[in-house]
Amino acid sequence: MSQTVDRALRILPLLAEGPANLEQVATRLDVHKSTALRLLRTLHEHGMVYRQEDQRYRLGARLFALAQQAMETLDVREIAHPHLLTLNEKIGHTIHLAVYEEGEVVYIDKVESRYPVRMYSRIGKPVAITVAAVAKLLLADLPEAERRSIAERLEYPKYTARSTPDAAAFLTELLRVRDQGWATDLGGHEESINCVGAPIRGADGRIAAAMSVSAPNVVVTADELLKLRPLILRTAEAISREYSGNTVSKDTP
Amino acid sequence: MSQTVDRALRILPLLAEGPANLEQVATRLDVHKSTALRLLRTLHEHGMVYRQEDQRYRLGARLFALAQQAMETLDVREIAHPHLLTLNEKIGHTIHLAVYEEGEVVYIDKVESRYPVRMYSRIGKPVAITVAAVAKLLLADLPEAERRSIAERLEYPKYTARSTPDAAAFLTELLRVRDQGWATDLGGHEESINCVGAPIRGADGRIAAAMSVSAPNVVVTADELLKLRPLILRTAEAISREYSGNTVSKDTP
DNA sequence: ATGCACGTTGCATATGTTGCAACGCGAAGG
DNA sequence: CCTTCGCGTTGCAACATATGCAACGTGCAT
Repeated sequence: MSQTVDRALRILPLLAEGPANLEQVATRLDVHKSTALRLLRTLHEHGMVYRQEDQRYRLGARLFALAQQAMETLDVREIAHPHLLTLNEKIGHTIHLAVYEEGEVVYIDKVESRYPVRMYSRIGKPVAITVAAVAKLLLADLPEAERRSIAERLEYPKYTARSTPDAAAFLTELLRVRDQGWATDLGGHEESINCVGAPIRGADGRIAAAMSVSAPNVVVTADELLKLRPLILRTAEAISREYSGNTVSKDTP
Repeated sequence: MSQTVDRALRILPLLAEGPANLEQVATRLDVHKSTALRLLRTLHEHGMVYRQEDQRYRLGARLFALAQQAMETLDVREIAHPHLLTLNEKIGHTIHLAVYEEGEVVYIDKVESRYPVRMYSRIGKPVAITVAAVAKLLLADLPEAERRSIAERLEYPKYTARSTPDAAAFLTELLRVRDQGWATDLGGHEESINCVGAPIRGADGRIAAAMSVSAPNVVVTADELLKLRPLILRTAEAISREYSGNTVSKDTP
């Protein structure tokens, strides 16, 4: 809608790939150098981009701070967090909380496993959308048309032999997940890691977020992990209940 | 420099405080509603803002993804990470990595403690700049004028009785840190938590990042933690050596 | 010294942005 | 049921502003 802002914003993902100099930015934006310079300067003033010693630009620290602050004001996250901690104290494994937003699924909270095993995931990181248990839950709840259109424009990377292979398989899986009310990822993202996920619903019954428990084979087998399902579902329901109370606004008593 | 982009960017911190509707945004920007609408639409198209069901706007998921991606391409972080993991395997405590950037200090990496104690900090979160060991190290290396000007415009919240009280005390502390080449935070941020930090230097000898080890009193006393200083300094030096090799560009062999 | 590669600046042009006023729409209230 | 209010949305004309150009700096290499 606004050409100038549009151009400025197109710079950000471009710099996210790695530092770039003025000319590279201008070329990729398809504008004159002087135009790119002025846009970068404005972004710089707001701390969105940073100019390193070699004069190249990269994304700035303000961006991190913004993302951080935004995450902390999310209602679901605040409500869910204590529940996730309690669950983690009981079972010890890694717990994730994720939301869906216009084509993307991102982790908004994570409680680390008490076992000395590291799992690569990070708050703010886009989820492996075709395989993650939380992603299946969140997408399964969308209207049919949207589900289909998303499924079709996704890519289906073969992380492992058990990754979702294509759109058809994905849509079938989503229907199954929708019916059973919970989801799994059994080695679909990383060979040795299994997850069990459960939905968190808002006052309108729609899925507002999803949580999952992940553990590597070396700690528990998939079967053992699945035994925790009732506990996980109960936690998700507890969060749903609390969240349904005050969905719309924080300050309604 | 560019009015339109400037206005659009001013919307972001405004929304970071919490959701707002069109009129509120327009008022706070001091522009006409229609102008605010067009800016918000453009931000929306880029996923920077999200419109929730009640029509109010809040920050969007793309912001998280961007911040995340940017962080992962930081050279220091990539180089330091394995060293931090090794150190963590030896001593078990929480380890942070932080950088300074135009007035802000942010954590760019964190390795969780192996002890079952949670510490509130998060990657991307702005550091408690007046007390944190990493912040002292990073600021201590700035030219005198800049150090002074920053110190003077900072606020000095009294997190605890041992927090840095004012600009004068802070500047003195910075000089001390600069001389000794390492820093501590002994209960200055949270009563029961102590930290020891060490600088990571680039090829030019300037401090490019800082790392710290944090542990609560219940796990180790401050004295015991300080005994780890040589080990921490050695780790920081190892990272510095490796980082000095390829500061400027990733692809110089 | 000379050339090259890039960043930077001033300026005239026209393009894109702005504020206005009017419209739409749902909620609240008589 | 109609009116009023609050808020988001749209089309348009006026003008501010972003744009590309060409020329100028500056550092680096030859």
